[in-house]
Parts: sequence; C-alpha cells; structure tokens
Amino acid sequence: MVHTTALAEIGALIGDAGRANMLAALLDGRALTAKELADHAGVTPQTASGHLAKLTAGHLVVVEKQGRHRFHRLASAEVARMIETMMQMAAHGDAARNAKPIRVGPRDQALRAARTCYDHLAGRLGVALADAMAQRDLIRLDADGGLVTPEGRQFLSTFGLDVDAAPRGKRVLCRPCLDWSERRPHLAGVVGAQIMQRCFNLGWIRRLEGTRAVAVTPSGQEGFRRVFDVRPG
Amino acid sequence: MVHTTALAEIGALIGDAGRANMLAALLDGRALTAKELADHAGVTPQTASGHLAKLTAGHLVVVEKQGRHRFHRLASAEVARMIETMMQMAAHGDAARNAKPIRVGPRDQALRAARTCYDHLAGRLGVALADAMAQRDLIRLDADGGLVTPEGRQFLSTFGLDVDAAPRGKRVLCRPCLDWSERRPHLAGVVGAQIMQRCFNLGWIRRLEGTRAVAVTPSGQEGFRRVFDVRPG
DNA sequence: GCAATGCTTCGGCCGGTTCCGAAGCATCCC
DNA sequence: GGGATGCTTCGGAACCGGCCGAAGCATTGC
Repeated sequence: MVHTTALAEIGALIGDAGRANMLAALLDGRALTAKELADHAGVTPQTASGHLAKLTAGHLVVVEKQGRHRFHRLASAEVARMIETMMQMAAHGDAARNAKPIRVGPRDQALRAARTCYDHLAGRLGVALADAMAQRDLIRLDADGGLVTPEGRQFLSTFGLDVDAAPRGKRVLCRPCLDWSERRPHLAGVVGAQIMQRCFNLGWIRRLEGTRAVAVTPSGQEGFRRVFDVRPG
Repeated sequence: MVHTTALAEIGALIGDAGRANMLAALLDGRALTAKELADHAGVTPQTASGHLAKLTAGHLVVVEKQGRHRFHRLASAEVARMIETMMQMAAHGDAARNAKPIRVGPRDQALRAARTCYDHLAGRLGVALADAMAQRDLIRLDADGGLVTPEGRQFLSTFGLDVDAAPRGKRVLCRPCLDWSERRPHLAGVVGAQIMQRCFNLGWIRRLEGTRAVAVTPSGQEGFRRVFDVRPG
C-alpha cells in the first residue's frame, strides 16, 4: 500500500503550524520570499528554510530564483484548492467544537468583508456577487458544481469579459468554492478569476498591504451596485 | 489568526501513518471496529484507541456503540472528499517525484480495476462508466462540476433510478471525483451513489473481502455491456 | 575587494508524540 | 457467577521533528 503512506506525508507536511501558516499566506497566489514566509510563520529564516525545503520536496510549493531572492508560490491551483478544502473542514470542526461564536479581531473583520482566495474573490463580497449572479440566473451553482448560462455569457460580455476566449488549459470554467468565513459558496474557476482581475483593472478594489483582504474603492461601491446590484460593506 | 492553526490541526491529524491508514480504510463508507482499524494501521488495539480518540475529537470520525463493539466511520462525505483530494495530491506528487512507474502488487491490480470510493464507483470501471455516459451526453463533467442532462434522466429512469425522488439533503446531484489511479474523473454525487447501489442490487458487482475492490460478476459483464456499452476488465 | 543582504547547512538541545505492557471497565456468553 | 472478548486508560520508554545559534555560500552594491 504505497498510497496511504503518501497520504500521511501530505498530512504531516501541512500538519505543522509553521508550514500551515506559510501555505495560508501563499493562498492568494502571490509569490513570497523566504523571509516574508518566515515572518508569517513566526520563525527564524533558517527554520523557515527547512520548512520550505520540505514543502518543495513534497511538491506543494515551487521556488523561483530571482537574484538573491527566492520566491515561493503554491505549486498549482489544485494545491490551493486542497488547502481551502481543509480549511473548510477546519471551520466546520470549529463550529461543531465550540458552539459559542468565534472571537474575531479587527484584522479578521477586513478579511471577512472581502479577500482574495487564490485568484478569485471571497468573503462577504465574493458571496454577495455569487448570490446576485445566481439570483438573475447568470450562473448556477450547486454545492460543488457550476455553469454559466447563456444570459450569463451575455452579461459578462457587456462587463468586458469573454469567457470562451480566455485561455483555459485544464481549468474549469465556473465552479463554487465554499467560503470558510461565510460558509456559503462564492465564485471560482476561470470566471471567478476573470471577474476579480477585471475589478482590479477597473479600480473597484485594491489589495490591503500585508493581508489577503481587499478594500472596495468609492468607484467600486458605485460599480458593484450598478452592474451587480451588490452593496458591499 | 485562529483559522490557520486549525489547518495545522487537521493536517497533523492526517499526518500520522497509522491514522492515515485508518482513514483510508474508512474511505469506502463502511463502519469498522477499533480492532479492524488497528489491523489496518498495523498497531496494537491500545494504540489504535488513542488514534481513534483523536480522530473523533477532531470530528473526522464518528463512533457508534453497538454492544461491546464500537463502530467508527467517517464523519461526513465532506471528510471523505477531503481525503480523496489529498490522495490525489499525493498521487500527483508521486508521479512528479519518481518518473519510473510505480510498482504495483496484485492487490493494487484489483483496486485499480474497480473499487468503491466512499459511496460510488471508482477505478477503471468507474472511469469507463463516466466516460460512456458523457459520450452519449447523459451527463456532462467538467474538471470539477457536473450535471445530468434531460436525456440522462430518461436513461437513468429506464435503469430504475429516479434522481429527483432520491433524498438529497445538501448533497450535490452529480459531480466528478478525480480518480487517483486513473487520474481521470469518475462519477460521484447522488447519481454516482445511486448507480453503485443499483449495481450491487442487480448483482452486477460484489465486494471483495477485506478491500475496497469490487469484482464484476458474469451478469455484470453482460449488464454493463448492454446498458452502458462498457466492457469491464 | 569589502561589506551587506538573503538564504541555506550543520549541530545540538528540547518538547511533543507515538508506542506498547499492564491494568481497568464494559459487555456478552455459558 | 465466571470467563472470554472488545476497548480504554495509565505509565514510562523511545523516538522523531522543530527550533535556533553559528557558520557557510551566493548575490548585490559600493
């Protein structure tokens, strides 16, 4: 039974607090340096170096040298999805474990409002967008499958996106991604990625330094309301 | 940051060879006793007891007492999916790690041919069924989303299944589940579960003692060919 | 060349986890 | 009741894995 030991290896890789923090930090798709990841994990660079070597050997992370820096990123979207899946499990487990509401800090508040999830939008904003689009039958999302309706293609086209023209590779066009803070699905897949990119380009949202949280700009407030009938915040 | 530590906890839970073996053994949805799981993990009962206590505390496993036995099963289909996802990662990692083909034993051969995956069929048989149904446009599967076409409902109806009448709860009707041996999707969700159940009822397949592998009976050979145009084996 | 920066490797310490033998409950069977 | 059987708890031994200080390599900048 060669496979089961492999399962334990993957688990052990993620089952360390330091490495888990690093992976979570990489979840938005950016590439970070070893030092940055060391800070995220709360360990010294030499410890982080060891962790990153293991993550790389386990093919969860890939490195890219650039001068004297080494940028680390998740090896694939599949890895990101696996980690998101595990975080959902963790959230469910928490919910069952302690019935009392989870204490949240101000930093969590921003994350809960709107954040990136690898390459698409999550948090209340992401869920609201998915809800609004489903409401108008632009997309249909089931617990873990999704599609874009003809009306949806039309809509996205006027929004400036051509879902069929985009390079897809092996990626799925449209799929739900369960939100660990909202516990409801938001929009992922090629469409989810395109929408987020477009929102950045339009200046509707911008990244908050040092976190995966994003802020909605004034023009975003107006745009989300006008185009998606969504009132962020 | 309460969530990231939770991620590490889940990982650590799976990151022990003994516990990983237990979880893999439970992957077909059956409930097993502590002793059986101890054998699977290759440890003594008292060690297994400790592991199972942790898995239960982590809400990956639930127990059910029945006389002097305690039956353990995966806590939910979500847990099963998470573990399958991780095994896929492990398989991909393996593939990249050593280019040489993986050595397989005779036991693996049976598993690769046809096996249960929690509550649906996997292995070459599962993939072949999914392929055949997609070919005739009875279902449509994308990398991680799926649906049953009207023709599919008709087809399943003549096969003795009413997908809409079945109790669904929050489960998705139809979704792909990437096969770790074939590296191609097979059919999961309510439809996948119904089809497997029907095949058992028709006597087309039967469980092989002590494994998740299933054997195709002679009538199954005939049935799969006639109904699905699939030639197992 | 020299110093500074980013990262890795080495070595030893330390804490947590796993493991099993022995003993203790609980349940079933006769 | 008495004796299996199934499982858990307790205790201590062994082991692994993370962690950091010190030192070493690579790259950049002056």
